[in-house]
Amino acid sequence: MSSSTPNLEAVLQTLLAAFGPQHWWPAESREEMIIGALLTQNTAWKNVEKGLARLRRQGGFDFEHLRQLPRKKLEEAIRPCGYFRQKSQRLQKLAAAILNAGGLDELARRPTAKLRQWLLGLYGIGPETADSILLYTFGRPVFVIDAYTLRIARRHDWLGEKDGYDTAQQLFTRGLPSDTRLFNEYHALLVRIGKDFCRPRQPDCQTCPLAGYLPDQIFKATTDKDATKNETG
DNA sequence: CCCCAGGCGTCCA
DNA sequence: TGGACGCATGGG
Repeated sequence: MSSSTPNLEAVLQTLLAAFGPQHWWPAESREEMIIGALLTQNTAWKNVEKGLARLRRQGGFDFEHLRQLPRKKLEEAIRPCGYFRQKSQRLQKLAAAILNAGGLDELARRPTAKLRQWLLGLYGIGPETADSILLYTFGRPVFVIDAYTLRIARRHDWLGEKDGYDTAQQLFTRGLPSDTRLFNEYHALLVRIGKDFCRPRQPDCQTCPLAGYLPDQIFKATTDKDATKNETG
């Protein structure tokens, strides 16, 4: 509820000093990036890579190929990604929708807000997947919010516990210059923090590069002896 | 054995 | 309208 405004520029400099640029380009083609954005829903990227490799062997990422590929073949290819029945259906609907809209080049002519609304209207595309596609495939300056970002922001009291996707996105969008490369880098760096330090169960605030941005009382809570159940401090 | 991973749609009070 | 719940494989 009581959230404090962070200096997000300073946070970025700290992250860059700690980790360096992540150079996070998730795939080699626009098609592969879009498919990856969908496959990674609630799924480790490691498993997504397996699925993408198998899909490449099944004939590649061309949307026309994807649309006409028998459902069972697609399911088999993306099985390692989990939720493969849902995701195969979502992928084929997405491929069909993109083809029907005239392809990626045609879609790229739309302004960001319109494109986002169009993506959100597709089955199985929520805010994170839509924004990932906007950022990585279409190069739009859209800040992607994910589970890591929400967890980090809530624990640092930049957001309240009940704040969700839109509030988090406003926080980062208002606190930073609107720049595609910057948003890409920032997102990657936050993922790094979320994986290595700001873990769900036992956050490692002592050695976390962002420790200096943690409110005192929360830092104390996370360094407590009996710190097995520190969700937020 | 457990928990977790770069969500989303559905259902029900 | 919002809080559970199902979806599913792979790794620590």
